[in-house]
Amino acid sequence: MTALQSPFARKLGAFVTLSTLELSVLERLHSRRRTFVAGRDISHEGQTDQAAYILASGWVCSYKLLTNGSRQIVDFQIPGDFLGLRSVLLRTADHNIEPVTLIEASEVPVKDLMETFDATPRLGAAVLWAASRDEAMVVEHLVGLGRRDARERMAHFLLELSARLKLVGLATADGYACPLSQYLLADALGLSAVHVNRVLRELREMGLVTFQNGQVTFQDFDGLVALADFDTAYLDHEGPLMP
Amino acid sequence: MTALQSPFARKLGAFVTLSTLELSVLERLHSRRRTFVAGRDISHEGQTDQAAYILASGWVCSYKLLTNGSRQIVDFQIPGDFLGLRSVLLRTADHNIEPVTLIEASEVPVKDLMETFDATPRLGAAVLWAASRDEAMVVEHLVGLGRRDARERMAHFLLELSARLKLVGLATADGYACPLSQYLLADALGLSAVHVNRVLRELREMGLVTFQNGQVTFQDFDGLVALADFDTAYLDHEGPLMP
DNA sequence: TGCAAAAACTGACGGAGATCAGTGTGGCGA
DNA sequence: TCGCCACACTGATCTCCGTCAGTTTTTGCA
Repeated sequence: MTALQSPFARKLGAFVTLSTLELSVLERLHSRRRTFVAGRDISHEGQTDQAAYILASGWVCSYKLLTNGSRQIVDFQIPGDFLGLRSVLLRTADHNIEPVTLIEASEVPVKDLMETFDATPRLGAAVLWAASRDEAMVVEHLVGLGRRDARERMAHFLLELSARLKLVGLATADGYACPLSQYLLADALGLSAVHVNRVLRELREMGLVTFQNGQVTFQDFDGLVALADFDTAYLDHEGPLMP
Repeated sequence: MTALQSPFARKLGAFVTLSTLELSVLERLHSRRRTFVAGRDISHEGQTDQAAYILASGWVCSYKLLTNGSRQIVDFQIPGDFLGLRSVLLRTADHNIEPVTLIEASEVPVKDLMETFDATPRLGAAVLWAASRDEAMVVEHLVGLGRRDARERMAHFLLELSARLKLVGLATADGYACPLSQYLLADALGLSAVHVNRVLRELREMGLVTFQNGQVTFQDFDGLVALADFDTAYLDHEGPLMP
């Protein structure tokens, strides 16, 4: 049963029990598999007629550019996450989407999405719920940018990723593989790359985490949680409201 | 026809033409009118069994508190806006909601919301679309916190409010009434109240805007737009995707 | 109408983080 | 296997904004 293996089904399955029918509908959504190379944007701000995608493997970032040349990464998507759902609903993309690594994603045409909502309302509710959870993460990110200092921000970010990756089996209690450069971290955390480097060194010297060679390793998980004021409440809500 | 007068109908009506049936359903959603005094929270992080509300008059803010005592306001709601929709979908509130002024709001029980989705799918789509638009505003706020300096942030904020208030007839080209204290502005913009005061003075001395006695008045709208790098694209999307 | 309390406002000072201007290093395409 | 380019890393300096410690003005209410 490959649907059970897909990170998307795995994520939803952690919150709702899916029937065999629902699993097979999920499977069907995965039929238009496509790959994209790292660095070349999948979609641009202002573009219309966007498709949505479900990410099967690899990492992606969503960002906005300012006219002064700086950019702000809004969030990263990891396997099992939806891509560009808001752009579909608004008919126009309000941000850019760039694969950070080589990725595999399943295109989900609007029509299929609507039909899924119709045919299996429970799956529709699950998708809506997953979207709300993603929005809660954006809100938490916003709070961090507004009211946490650089160290707390970094600590919080690494912990959030850990929680998200665990859900799809891509992280252990010890750590995880992370393909993000310090430039990407800087654009996500609202810092300069120089300062990201210093903060990472600090956390390492404090014996909390190391981030080296694309590998995040927790040295003192609880210490990091305390530093970041990390509370998983915004991540582990109950499952979707079922029709 | 009072439904046409309601800010919510007015907002949706700016993007979709509503049938008489739809207007009357909208009217029905407004039946459980309640008032709340300023300062006493309507809902708290972690609370379950939340109701959603449609704001009829007054201003509200949604915020999160950190354990270090600081707070970050995620967004303000003005008449016509939905309140606590995400909290309903997640079953648990992920933020606090506080009326900034005395407000009137219509409680929308989950059941009614679901029935509306069923009976008038076009209205359901409109609500979903409005929610996506709100999320786009949160994203733009996040970008500002990450990559704009204090002046740009303030300018952008005042302009966004102007655009939103115009839509429900609460602002003119010249300005609008704004009940927000400098402390509230500070918590929204990720600044200290002291610095908010300085920035406001600067903008006034630059001849761009004044914010005095609860009144925002534009002196040089285009200059402010240029300073803020303000692009309304994220606010004026096409109307909802209709079933 | 009078006085607390909240909000607006100000100057002096300090610090977190940006910017500048580099050096080191590992991966990969020619 | 050489050289290039992206990325990691570092010290020195500057600046935006926070904090502190007030004063003044406005508001609400007794």
